[in-house]
Amino acid sequence: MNETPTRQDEQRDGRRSAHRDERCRSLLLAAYQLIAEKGFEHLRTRDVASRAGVNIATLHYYFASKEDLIPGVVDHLLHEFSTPPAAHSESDTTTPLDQVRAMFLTTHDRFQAKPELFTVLSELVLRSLRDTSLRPALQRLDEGWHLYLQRIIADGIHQRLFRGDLDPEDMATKLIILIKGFFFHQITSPDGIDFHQILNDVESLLLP
Amino acid sequence: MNETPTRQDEQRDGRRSAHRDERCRSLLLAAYQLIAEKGFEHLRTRDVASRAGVNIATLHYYFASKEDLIPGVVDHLLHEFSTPPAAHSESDTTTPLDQVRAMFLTTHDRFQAKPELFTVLSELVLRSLRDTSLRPALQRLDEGWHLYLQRIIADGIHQRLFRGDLDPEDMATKLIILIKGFFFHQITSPDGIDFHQILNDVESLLLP
Amino acid sequence: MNETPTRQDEQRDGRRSAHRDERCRSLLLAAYQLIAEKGFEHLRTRDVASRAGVNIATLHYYFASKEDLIPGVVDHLLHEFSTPPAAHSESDTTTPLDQVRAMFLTTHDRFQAKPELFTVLSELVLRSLRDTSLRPALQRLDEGWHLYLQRIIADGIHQRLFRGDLDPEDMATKLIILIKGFFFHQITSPDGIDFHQILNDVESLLLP
Amino acid sequence: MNETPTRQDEQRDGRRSAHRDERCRSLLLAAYQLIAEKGFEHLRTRDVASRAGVNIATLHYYFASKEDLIPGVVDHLLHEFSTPPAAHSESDTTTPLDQVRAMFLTTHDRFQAKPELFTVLSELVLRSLRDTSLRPALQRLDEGWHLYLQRIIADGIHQRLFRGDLDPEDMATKLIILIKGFFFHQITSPDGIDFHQILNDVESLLLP
DNA sequence: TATGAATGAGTTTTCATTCAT
DNA sequence: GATGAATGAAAACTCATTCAT
Repeated sequence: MNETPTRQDEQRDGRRSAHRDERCRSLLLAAYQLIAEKGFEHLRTRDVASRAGVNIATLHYYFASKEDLIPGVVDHLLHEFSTPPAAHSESDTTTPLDQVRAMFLTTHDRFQAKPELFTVLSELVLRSLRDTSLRPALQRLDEGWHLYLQRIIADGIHQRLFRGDLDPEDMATKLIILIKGFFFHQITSPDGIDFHQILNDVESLLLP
Repeated sequence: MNETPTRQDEQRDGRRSAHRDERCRSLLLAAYQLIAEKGFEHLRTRDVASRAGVNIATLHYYFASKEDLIPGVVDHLLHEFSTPPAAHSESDTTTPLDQVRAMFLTTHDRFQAKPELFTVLSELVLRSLRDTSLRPALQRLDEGWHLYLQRIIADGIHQRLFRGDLDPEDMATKLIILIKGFFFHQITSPDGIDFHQILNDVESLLLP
Repeated sequence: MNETPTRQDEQRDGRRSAHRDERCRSLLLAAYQLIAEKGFEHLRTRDVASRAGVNIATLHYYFASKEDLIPGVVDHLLHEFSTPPAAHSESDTTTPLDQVRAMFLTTHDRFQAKPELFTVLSELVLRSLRDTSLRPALQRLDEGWHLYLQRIIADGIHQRLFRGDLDPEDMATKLIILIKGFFFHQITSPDGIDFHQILNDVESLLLP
Repeated sequence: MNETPTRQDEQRDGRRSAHRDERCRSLLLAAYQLIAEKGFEHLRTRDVASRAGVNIATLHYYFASKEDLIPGVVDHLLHEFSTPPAAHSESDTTTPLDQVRAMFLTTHDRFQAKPELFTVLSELVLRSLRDTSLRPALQRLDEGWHLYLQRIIADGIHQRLFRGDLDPEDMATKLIILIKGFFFHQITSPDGIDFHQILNDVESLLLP
């Protein structure tokens, strides 16, 4: 009869979609954790459902297929990466060099606190070799990171703190490569090197 | 009756084990290729067998289980890495800097020629997070590489071509990290940077 | 307090049951259409509900189970068959032969206009082989049809238009068999024969 | 070593493919029977496998999917129809009228002896409305039947036993329609009419 | 040695049905 | 009345592994 939604309807709809969101989130979180623990190879919908505390059919109520979980997992990962642990303040008061340092240290902290972030990311990167649908999101992640560093480096050059002959774009890429290499190398050879030694080299590359 | 093997027995045994070796190799090669193409996630014993041109039961005649294929695949990978394409001669006549350069370029060539080498290696590295039995082999690979670079760097320092304050061990690790980072970064952002630019930075780190 | 229904109650009840009837009808229509389109084999309650524009739970509010939809579908079908398209007037002014002809042509028209009528009927006939509860309704349909033809034929005999040695009952059955055969044959061999040729034979059987 | 198959190989291959054929046949027979008993609607691979006395995985060893069983079932049906019960001799000594009669009676006998033949055929006919891949086989069945009758009728005309103004093609179609109609009508109204009465009308249509 | 056949134990997915709101 | 959410039971299909030959 009355098709205009009342406030009650809205409230209920809100509660409903909130509930839906929460369920989806808990399922995606479960999937995310299981990928971290066992890899894509051993990811099972059953396990995802039971870790989220729901029936396997409930999983399929929210996600049409196992494959449909993946974009959500990527989103979860991106969201996790976009909300860093409030540490090593990168506030405006610091110098660009401090900001680069802070970025390195923050990343390192995050790796210590949530290593699964890197495990899942690596799984996704490898998967992106075959599943091209993953690439845009992973590239966006790289680009955001790259842009952030690029700006800091440009600032540093502008403030005459960094070498004048640096190309901010290239340098940002090099820093990213260093960090990626460090963490990937950690997996097989965790006793190789200290992160702070890497930082020293970075400084020697940035400073005149 | 006579338990000491005759020459005929030996010959036959030799032929037999040669045949066995060949079968194993072709199965492992098939597994290796399929891991490169589809990842561990989609590796199927049936596919391995059929690519090797044998029945699935034959696979199990040589390898008790799917899991038993993995060490062989690792061996294959290590063997592939130990036989580089004869290019960018790293002969004794060259300087340590040339040798470092040659190593970088050789690695790059190999990546161009056989990208699956890196794909499978990455798969194994990720897998080693859960399957500790993989670690020794992967660490041996790292160590061999590390040792090789370490010696070159020590030579360079000794010859006063490289900076005197370098720690050969640390520097070797840094170079490895750079290379690993470069190739891992390539997967998601292939348009980022040229490999030769990395080499420049390496030189600026090595040279006084 | 007062258990005798007031006029208001009646009105409301009327409105209620009207609404209920409409909901049921739309659900049954949806089921009917889906059976026509996909057969019983692929009939899904979810599809029925969504085609009727209601939630799957609403379907179960009106029909306890999927199976409970079937009698309603049968009713719908019978109702459709009982309200022919006003064409090929079979009014009293015409002769019995014209009436037979009109029946044939009307059926043919209906088949052209609503082929799903025959599809669903065939599905139900086949189903009645296992589900005996369907038989009475389908037999009633046959009987009504049979009775109708029987009367026309008896009239024709009485009016000395048809052969005197005809048994109206048998002849009616034969006509029904002809029509059923024609339409069933159409499914696999639609290019076989023209409906009007059948009519000629019918006439040669009926007329002296 | 020796790739030319020996007699032993051939023998073994023969035995093997014989075994495979038998398994396939028993699975298809089971599917055929279950379709007759429960219809496509309730056909379950589990039931097929267990009736054939094998594991469900064995079914999938021989047939990739449930759907892949259907062509085999159709073949089985066609084969059954092509091997009639040796009765009502339609030998060359008889007249075309006798041959038509024999065909009717043979069909009737077969319906009595193996009603599932008609049930499965009907299921397939209905299914062919949506699954066009079934049509060719069903049309071939019709065509074979049609051709057979057409020849008899042409013979009858030629021998001046049948009416001269008959079109053998049309008449054959009419006979098929009559038979199909009779059996389809039987399902809902088995007490309607005797098959022999149909034969009488057929004769009155054929004879001058 | 090699293989076709077979299978147990899973794996994802489906679906009719129920229930709290 | 109506619905979103949830689920048990079962569906089709998969896969590593075994076994007789």
